[in-house]
Amino acid sequence: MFDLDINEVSKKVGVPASTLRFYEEKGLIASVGRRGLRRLFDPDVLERLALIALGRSAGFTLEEIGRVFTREGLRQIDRKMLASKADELDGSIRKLTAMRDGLRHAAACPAPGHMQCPTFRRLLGLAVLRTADAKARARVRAKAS
Amino acid sequence: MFDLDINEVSKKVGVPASTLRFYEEKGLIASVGRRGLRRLFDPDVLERLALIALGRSAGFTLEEIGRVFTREGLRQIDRKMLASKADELDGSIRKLTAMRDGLRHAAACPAPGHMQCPTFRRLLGLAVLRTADAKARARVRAKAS
DNA sequence: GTGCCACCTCAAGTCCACTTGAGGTCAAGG
DNA sequence: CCTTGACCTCAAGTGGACTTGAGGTGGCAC
Repeated sequence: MFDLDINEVSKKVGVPASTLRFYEEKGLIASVGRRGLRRLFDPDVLERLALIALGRSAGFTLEEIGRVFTREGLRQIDRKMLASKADELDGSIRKLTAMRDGLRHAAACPAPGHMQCPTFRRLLGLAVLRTADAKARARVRAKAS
Repeated sequence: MFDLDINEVSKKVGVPASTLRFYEEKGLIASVGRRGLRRLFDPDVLERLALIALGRSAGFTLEEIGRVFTREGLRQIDRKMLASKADELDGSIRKLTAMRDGLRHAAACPAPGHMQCPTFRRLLGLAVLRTADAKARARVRAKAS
């Protein structure tokens, strides 16, 4: 009787119940039974949800997560895919780092127009560069709660 | 007569004309006139589009970009906002770095179940951590062309 | 036993950043 | 002059990840 109902899971992981139902529907998690109507989950689901959060935060779609992540961790089927995802992340990290530095600089720089600032223009160059290659497009969505 | 028509801009920055029209509609860029029906842009728009690309790649919504980025660079009105965006980016960078390391490890690690691997569990810990704080939620979308 | 309320299902709606499609227009080339 | 083709407008559609709403049900407290 150590199973958790949907509300307990929801509270523990900070994910709305509607999302848990949605994930179940998508086959990303599975409930082990019901108490009345109420879904019951094995505590393992917490770890699995952490894995899902991790995958999401790294830019995997739910569909990819379903394909690549198993309850034992990462499926080994496609090492090349894992490696190339890692390479993509390297690109994202570089851009984010540049952007972060640019923002910090902009917050401190007293110059009236950043377009005249060499630091800022270097930053811009980076963006143009990767717009040009257009290979691995990456978007980051970051929002404050 | 050094203005560029929409097609020239589109080719130079690798952004579809439809997107340029969309950006104009949103007030992110402005055309300086027409040749017939055809929009004409000041070459400055290239720099501006680079700035937009940069902002997007750092997780700003178009709406935020409109508010924060001017044609002279970054609006100075809200340094706190810039700094806090930078902090958010720090968080994203940390997670992405963890994920990248995790993926690289997974691609190489011969263990059958990653849940038993300390390296992988450490990675997971990171994800759980930020699920727990739930303050600065960040999503990264990365797709190969 | 009976009422409440949190859960259930299923369909539809929302948000963001675009893209697509239908129907129209105009500068340039033949 | 007339065709052509690239651009135009405006409305609607797309995809991903959920959320919301209407209407239903069952365990638990009283």
